[in-house]
Amino acid sequence: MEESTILDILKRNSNKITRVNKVPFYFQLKEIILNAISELKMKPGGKLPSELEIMEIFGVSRATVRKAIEELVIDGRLARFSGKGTFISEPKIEVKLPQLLGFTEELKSRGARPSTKVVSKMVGKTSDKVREKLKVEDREILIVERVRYADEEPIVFSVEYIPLSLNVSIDEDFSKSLFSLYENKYFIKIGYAEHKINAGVATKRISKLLDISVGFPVLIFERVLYDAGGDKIFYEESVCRGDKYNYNIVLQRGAKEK
Amino acid sequence: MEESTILDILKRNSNKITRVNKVPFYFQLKEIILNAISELKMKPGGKLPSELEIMEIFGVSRATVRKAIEELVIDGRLARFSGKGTFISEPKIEVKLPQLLGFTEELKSRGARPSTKVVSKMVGKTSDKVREKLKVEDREILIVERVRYADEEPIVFSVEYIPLSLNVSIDEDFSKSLFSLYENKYFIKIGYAEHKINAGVATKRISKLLDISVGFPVLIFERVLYDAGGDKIFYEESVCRGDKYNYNIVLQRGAKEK
DNA sequence: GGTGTTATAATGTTCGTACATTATAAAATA
DNA sequence: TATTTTATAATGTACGAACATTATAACACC
Repeated sequence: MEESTILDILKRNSNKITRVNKVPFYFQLKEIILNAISELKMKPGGKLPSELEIMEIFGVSRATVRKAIEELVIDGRLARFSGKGTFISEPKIEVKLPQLLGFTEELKSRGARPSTKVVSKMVGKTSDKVREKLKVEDREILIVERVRYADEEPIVFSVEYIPLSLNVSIDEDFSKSLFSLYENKYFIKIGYAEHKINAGVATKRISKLLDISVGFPVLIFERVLYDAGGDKIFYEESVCRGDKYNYNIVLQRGAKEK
Repeated sequence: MEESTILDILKRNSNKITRVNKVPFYFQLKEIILNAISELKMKPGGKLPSELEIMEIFGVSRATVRKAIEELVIDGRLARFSGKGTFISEPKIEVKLPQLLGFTEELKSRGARPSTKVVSKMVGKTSDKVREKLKVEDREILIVERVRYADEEPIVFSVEYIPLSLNVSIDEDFSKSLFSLYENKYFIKIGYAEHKINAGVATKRISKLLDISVGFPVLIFERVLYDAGGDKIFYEESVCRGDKYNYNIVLQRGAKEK
């Protein structure tokens, strides 16, 4: 028995566009076309019926058909060619933008059980490096030192430098997620981070905090955090056991700016 | 003297839409609106004249005006609200997708002068690790070892594992860019890479190759390269001097999949 | 001054028409 | 049979009209 064509499937759905749910006609048509493409597993290059054919099948105007198709073109699903027709698009292998996650989120996503111990917290003098990273002139800054554990094992030692102007209280429970604190209590919308990765070896202090030998290889992270508006909101330095933590990223060739 | 409004500027350009260059009316109108917004440095929330006003100024149809505005909406420049009007959009701080660059490209972008010395090249036995990374069953593979220099200084030692099925000749000049070789000679379109970053310390061999002490911290990169169709095309391990090379990435909070 | 109703402003949806442009098929000609 | 011309297919552009929906302004009333 001959396989269905998209024409068959569209005809089968020709009565599905209704005014009942107040969903615009073009939107319903768009969904019908998408479902037909999926049902037939149409491949890139596959050809759609013409605008005229589709308007005849569904009894809608050509403008309505064109709006439905146009949205699928914008979504990257279809491609139109003047004088030729409308085709299924070549799929783009889209790389996901690297996500900015807090330590807690990151470990959970790896299936580990995260926990945090506060080593110290204080209002201290702002070092030149931190001043340069955050581009501030503040003489003092809130400094939080923490060890992060994955399934009870110390793997990261981090230091956060938080500008006093953000009014984050030193009495906060920093064993909890700093990201959550910012977003849920202080309503600071974290936007993005500039993340620098380097290699180092464990110093005496680090070896004690992370339960490794002096000279053991570590990953060193330096992150400047920004809010959604582009203002710097804190700076973070982390030292990660090189054997327990690696960093994964997907890079795209010739990726365009968004 | 009172500052121009966008209405003033649009009126000033009301005769600019012509058939002369065969550029569609909607496209010309789009450009005029964009230029007016730029000239006035209109801020997010700034209001545009209504569709009716714009069609009266330019003597075009409402459909033409709507198409011009719609494209600016799609571009993220404008936002429309039923019953209210059309406004300048809140700007989105877009993070650039991390680029997949070859070593040569990467160093050039950092302002250094890259060069490469081939340490060895051979058809060798495929290790279990490489077999797992590339998901191949090949018993043999092309192995190229190279040292990469920035301004005459060795900073990276890399090993590329190239499947024989790609027919890359062992006689190629691997002191040149492997990316260029793939793309320009073998017409293999590099799509993306999965990149793993870890920390290590220099072994005896590495210390000789990179002119550092044994035990010196290094960044270890493991990259699986894919073509545009999603097939694995080679695997690459690199060791980078931790003092001469760091890795920078921008992470976006709550980034959507593309 | 506050509340409710009506009118207006502005975008959203849908239709129909006509012509322009591009690509391809069919027919005519050499 | 190959080339040129003509016809057809299909999308692109532009217009005008009408009604729907949403938001806000204006007006009437208490």
